[in-house]
Amino acid sequence: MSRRRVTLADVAKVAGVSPTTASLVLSGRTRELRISRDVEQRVVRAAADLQYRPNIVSVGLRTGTTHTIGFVSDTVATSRLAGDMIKGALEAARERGVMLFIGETEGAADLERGLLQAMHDRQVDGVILAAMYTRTIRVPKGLTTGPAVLLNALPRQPSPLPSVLPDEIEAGRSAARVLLEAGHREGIHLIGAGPGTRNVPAGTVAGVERLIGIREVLGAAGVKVAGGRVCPDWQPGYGYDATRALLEGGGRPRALICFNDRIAFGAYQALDDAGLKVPADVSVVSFDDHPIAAWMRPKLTTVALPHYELGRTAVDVLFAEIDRHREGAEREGEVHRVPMPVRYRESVAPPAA
Amino acid sequence: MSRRRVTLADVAKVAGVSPTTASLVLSGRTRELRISRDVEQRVVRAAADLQYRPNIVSVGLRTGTTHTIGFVSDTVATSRLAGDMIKGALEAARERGVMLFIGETEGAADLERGLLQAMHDRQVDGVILAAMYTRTIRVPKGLTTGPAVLLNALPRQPSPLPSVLPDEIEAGRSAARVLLEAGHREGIHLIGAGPGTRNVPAGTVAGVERLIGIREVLGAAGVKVAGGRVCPDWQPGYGYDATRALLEGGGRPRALICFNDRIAFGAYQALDDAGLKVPADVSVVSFDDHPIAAWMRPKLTTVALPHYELGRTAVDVLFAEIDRHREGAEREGEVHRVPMPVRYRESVAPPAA
DNA sequence: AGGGGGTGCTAAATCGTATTAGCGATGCGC
DNA sequence: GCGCATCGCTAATACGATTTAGCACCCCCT
Repeated sequence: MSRRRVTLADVAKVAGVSPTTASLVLSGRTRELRISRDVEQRVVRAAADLQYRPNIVSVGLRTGTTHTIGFVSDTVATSRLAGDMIKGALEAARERGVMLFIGETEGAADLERGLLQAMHDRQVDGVILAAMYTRTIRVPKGLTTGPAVLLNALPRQPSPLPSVLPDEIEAGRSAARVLLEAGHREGIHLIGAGPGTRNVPAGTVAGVERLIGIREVLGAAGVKVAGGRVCPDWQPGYGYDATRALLEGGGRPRALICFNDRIAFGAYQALDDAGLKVPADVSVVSFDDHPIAAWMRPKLTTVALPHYELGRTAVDVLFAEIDRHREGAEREGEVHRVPMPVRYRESVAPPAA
Repeated sequence: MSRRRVTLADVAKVAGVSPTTASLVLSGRTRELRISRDVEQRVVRAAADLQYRPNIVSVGLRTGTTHTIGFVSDTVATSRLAGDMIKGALEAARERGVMLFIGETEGAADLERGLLQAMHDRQVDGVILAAMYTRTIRVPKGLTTGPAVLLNALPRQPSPLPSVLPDEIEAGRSAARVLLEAGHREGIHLIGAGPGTRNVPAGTVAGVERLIGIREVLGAAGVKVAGGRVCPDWQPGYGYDATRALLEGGGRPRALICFNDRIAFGAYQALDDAGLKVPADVSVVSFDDHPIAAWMRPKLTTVALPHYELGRTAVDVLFAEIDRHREGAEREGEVHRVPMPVRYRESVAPPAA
């Protein structure tokens, strides 16, 4: 059934030249190595006629480069966000004619080791090690041997690996500015983390960075944070509980900064229970731009995690690393911050007079 | 920096044997080919000491099998569902020591062709061609050459390829049974498709199959469908509109079968606007088990798309295909149906007296 | 006519493994 | 003491490309 693949030797035979010549022509080294116009055309013609495609496995064995990179993440399934990140990486990879191996570690160190091994065995040109929620990670040994990039993660110990992260501090600033620009100066409550930069759920880096940005802008404007509540996990249920507790505690919030959209989803429910309208009574701004943000009523104004761009950027940075590696240059371990854009929707309004 | 990979030749040298012998021992053909116990142990020892791992690229070139399969889908990013499907495939692949290439076509035929080519160039052992929403597809030429499986998709023309699909008809039956068992016999409305099996959005197979199952069970119980409304796209906004139209049209529904959870999300909003309580006034049952189903209040009872299992099953079926292919056996093109389990939650109650 | 130099192509080695065919040594029978 | 079978291992080749080194030819000059 499967007729044999056409090889370089076939092309050479049809063109009436040696495999060497065929290889030279097809890898575009014809000028450099003085191949006659006639022969060049014969080879190109034969390759086209036979629909020749180089066997990448063979090229990989000979040259060591497989036009393949590995994408290892702790989980691919958690959310659409992960998918967008992969999508960005996929498209950037495609533009460079490179394929992507995907692997999932579920946070298990042995699985991670196995996957990195398996990729190394397949001679990937480089590896992207991704976390689906921004956090610090221990860089596995062996990753520093070849080109690699950390995505949505920071090395726990100093490392020569570059990393790509969302610009969470600037995102915090953006969220604060959204409220300031709407005229809010009091009754601004934080749901999910805060009020102090130590009041964050364990292990989150987004939490503290967003807080830093928020406090910086609010502080500079002379505005005080009215209160903050930590949620142990950033899920709707906790957002509901925290908001309800705030309202029952006699808090009279005019604006909520929720630390992500799922928390905001819960907050909406609690505000609704209390008969408060968004945004007339309470403005809400949030982070992530989860798909649900556009479904909520009123639609949620939120600072988007640029997952797609993160994926793309990781591939770009990885290729820079690969070049650098080839040239034997020093590695610098710089961190790349990807901007988080504000999605202006319907949940923010000026405070009622 | 990167010290050279340790090769079979290195192992052979350390063990003091020829590469041939080392290869024989390490591929477990030692009994069959009369290698002495002593030599066997020396080789195994050397391999362990040197941490030898076979170079899969080389093996691929020599034997033609790369322990790699391709997963090509129309989109990876749309939803968590896609992620779960990939996760299932990933885990099943890992259990077999196989890596996964991921590719995304965005529905473009030329991208699809390019991706399949790129995978073929890398000598994948087989390909899974997946659609993120169940539908019929044109099977690309060249896919029938090697082992391949259709996932969440049916071939538009007859094809020897096997396919893996959720059991949507049985899911329809399940949804109907959930309402019957709660005691509903009238005022059952369909949102998203129906009432007739021709009233479905274009191109959907899930729509007609769910309808068939629903009508079969309801019909067998002597229960009439009170009404149905097609949504052009199964998004919250349309679900809201359809439900609102139903209520304003004087419909007095006792139960809603929504054709997916996003429609149900919109329906909740419309019911809420009308002052109707779920499930006291109106029961709601739906399909998909989107993450949002567990966040809604009351939590949504829904028939789950088994994305994870679909992914796993696809890999299993693909490996069966690969074996069959190796043995040169006939292909049958059978379709595998994966059960859709009901997630019982809080949105269904007996009808008010 | 013979040497030098440029031109246009090819032979052969290589990457790391799998596999076929076969080689040398030993033991046995007669 | 010779032939033959068996045992235990290895040489050589193949997979499909890339790349280094070099060969054959022609032209020109003296």
